[in-house]
Amino acid sequence: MAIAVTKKPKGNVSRARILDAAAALFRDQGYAAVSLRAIAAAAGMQSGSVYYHFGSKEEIVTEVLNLGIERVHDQVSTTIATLPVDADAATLIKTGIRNHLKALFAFGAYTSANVRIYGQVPASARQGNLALRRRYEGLWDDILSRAQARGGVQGGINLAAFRLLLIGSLNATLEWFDPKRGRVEDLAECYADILLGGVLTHGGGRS
Amino acid sequence: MAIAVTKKPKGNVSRARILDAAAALFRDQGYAAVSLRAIAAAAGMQSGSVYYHFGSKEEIVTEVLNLGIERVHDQVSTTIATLPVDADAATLIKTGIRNHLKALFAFGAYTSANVRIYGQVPASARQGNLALRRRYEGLWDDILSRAQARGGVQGGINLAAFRLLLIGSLNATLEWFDPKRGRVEDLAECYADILLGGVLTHGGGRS
DNA sequence: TATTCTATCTAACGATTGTTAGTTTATTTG
DNA sequence: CAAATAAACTAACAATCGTTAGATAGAATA
Repeated sequence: MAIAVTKKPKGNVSRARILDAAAALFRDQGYAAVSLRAIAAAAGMQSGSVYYHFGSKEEIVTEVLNLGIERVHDQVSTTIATLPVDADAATLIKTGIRNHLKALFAFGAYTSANVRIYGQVPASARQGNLALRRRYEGLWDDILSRAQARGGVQGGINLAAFRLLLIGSLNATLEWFDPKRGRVEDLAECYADILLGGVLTHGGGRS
Repeated sequence: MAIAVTKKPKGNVSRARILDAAAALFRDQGYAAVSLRAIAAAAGMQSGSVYYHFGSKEEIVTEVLNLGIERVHDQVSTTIATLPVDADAATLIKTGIRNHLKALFAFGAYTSANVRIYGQVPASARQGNLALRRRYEGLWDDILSRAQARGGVQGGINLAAFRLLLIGSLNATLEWFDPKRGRVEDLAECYADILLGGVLTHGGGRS
């Protein structure tokens, strides 16, 4: 008997080309505006051939959505894991911010597609992506409560709201930041400064 | 001669119904996924009748996009104008945040549609919306530089980046906040606290 | 009352949609 | 070399798309 299945030796290159093409098109035009003929053409084949690799258009978009989240999750989760156990609150949150942004722009087509079309996709595709979304939210909740346990977080802060504010503002950078015109690390530094320290001068603010 | 044109006495009620229906459908399904027949049905008429009020689907979406921004602009601009000339930085920014959020959820269909489908609409519709977008960004730049002039803003803050972070995080609330399950004012208060004061305890943070 | 205008309807157009079936070519396996 | 499998092709389907033209009904105007 064969020891292992060798993991589908080849042919997955076409499958990957289809996903890459679909992600970029979905990001630019939305889900419904992109035809299977357009995806096939961008992947260098005819529309019928796509159905050898995927059962339906919905199956393609589900895979694109999942890859978009998985890659961000892996990047953040991996880099957080390398921090010393006694890392302080600022280091924890800053590392999360930096690596979320890095993943966002490194896998731009998938992550942008996810952020942009999630609300417009057939309900079953949304359903198929939900577990991964919740898992990523859970990762951030862990990071934030660990930061709080280290004692560096203000008392009155609503951690759930902060997580939503944080991820919302980071994902919104996809709409304007161009990684060819500026370093993602600088963007991360700038965003972390604002989110961690606020914009007002301390000890004065309130009227 | 007639003194004034009396501004189209009636019939605009159907036009408004079409826009309301289109805004809600665009928000839920995206631009391309919504057919003119669906818009017409939701407005209580046949698809051909829509063309009495609008020249094309693109003309409808342009109007929806513009209304979405105009209403937020008016709400923020009006309320900022009522503040005393010597209002401090915190009051200025907090008022902007509260009224941006209020408008976002008061005109939910138009504003959500704007945020969600802007990137997927025909280029000419995007073009038709661009001037209003720039105008709203300019309004916020005025608010922020006025706050800075009042002396309440930290030295190292990049105001352009803060404006993008701020509006990005506020618009992202459309994806999760339900105004039936919580007060928009409370959301505004919570977001303003985080954005103005940050999350870390002051005088300690950095390792 | 006769005429014009407003707002709608019906019916159809060519184009495009997601998908399927059957065929062909290239590669791997026996 | 023969058989089997993988990966593509071509061609067509019913449905739906945005849009148009022409007919129709009611209201306003003369």
